[in-house]
Amino acid sequence: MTNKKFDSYSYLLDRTARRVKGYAQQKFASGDFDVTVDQWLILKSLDNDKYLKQKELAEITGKDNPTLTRIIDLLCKKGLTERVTHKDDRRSFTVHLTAAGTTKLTELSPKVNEIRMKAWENLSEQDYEQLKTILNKIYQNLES
Amino acid sequence: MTNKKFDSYSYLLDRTARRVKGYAQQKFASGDFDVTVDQWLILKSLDNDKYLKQKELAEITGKDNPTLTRIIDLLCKKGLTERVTHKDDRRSFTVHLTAAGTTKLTELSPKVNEIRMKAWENLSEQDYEQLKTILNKIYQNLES
DNA sequence: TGCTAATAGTTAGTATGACAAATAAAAAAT
DNA sequence: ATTTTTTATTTGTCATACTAACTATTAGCA
Repeated sequence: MTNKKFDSYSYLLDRTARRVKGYAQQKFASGDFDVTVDQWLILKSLDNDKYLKQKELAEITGKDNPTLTRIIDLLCKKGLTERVTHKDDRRSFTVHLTAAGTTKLTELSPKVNEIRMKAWENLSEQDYEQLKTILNKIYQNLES
Repeated sequence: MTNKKFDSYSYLLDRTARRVKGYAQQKFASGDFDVTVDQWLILKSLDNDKYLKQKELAEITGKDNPTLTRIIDLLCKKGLTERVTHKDDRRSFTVHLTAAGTTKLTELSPKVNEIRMKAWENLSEQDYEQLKTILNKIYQNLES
């Protein structure tokens, strides 16, 4: 297995990930969803797991702390989330959905699922499993 | 094939692409490569195809024009590329490698290949072909 | 206890990415 | 030939990454 062959996977990955995000973002914008794709990811995580610390939220979503800080800033400014000082650790905040955040989530969920499905036309469940497996292996191979 | 099943592919794609890029970027930095991963992509494209117009370079690399302009700005500031006014079209520049750019390319190529291979440990050539096929199908499904 | 190290979060700087608008030049249309 | 449209590039803005530095707080340990 030569080096040459693997020249382009990083390029393919990058451009596909960008297109997937970009496609969703366009739909988000044209549908006046009023959140970005990354903000949506945070909202969904907070729905699964109420009252996460920012640190935990960062791990779950694969964002780093500075990025997360800014996304939370934006979500709070939009009134969709709130920061509450952690009772045991004054360094921490727990973040949770406001009523408006919950409403937004309920409203958008089906629309987002529909948007996400578009990418899988003409692809099988097996393709999905293979993609998942390969991506996870790559991810683990580069574990620091 | 339910919606639920496909919940996470966008997240997986995004985080894997980021890790691949981030891993390479770290190696680039610790090896004092003095270019970013995206800048490297441009250099490599210019090596394959001398004297590309920015527009063409953008298409080949999958960047949009503003992004490309800024990357070229940085590469020119580093002395690795040059802009030359296009002889037939004064709106355009052709971009090409300087001597320093060519040297950089020769120096770094084997190191970059080595870095890129790390992701493929425990993965087969078949995995690579599958990944390529699936990513390309997704890309086409979202074609605007 | 008191010093030191680790941790949570923020801020700042640089690079990238998407999109819109501006500018200048070329091509098309009348 | 002049006007209109298109095209190539640049600039501006906002959001996202990653790094490093900084603050406040907590934890670990002599």
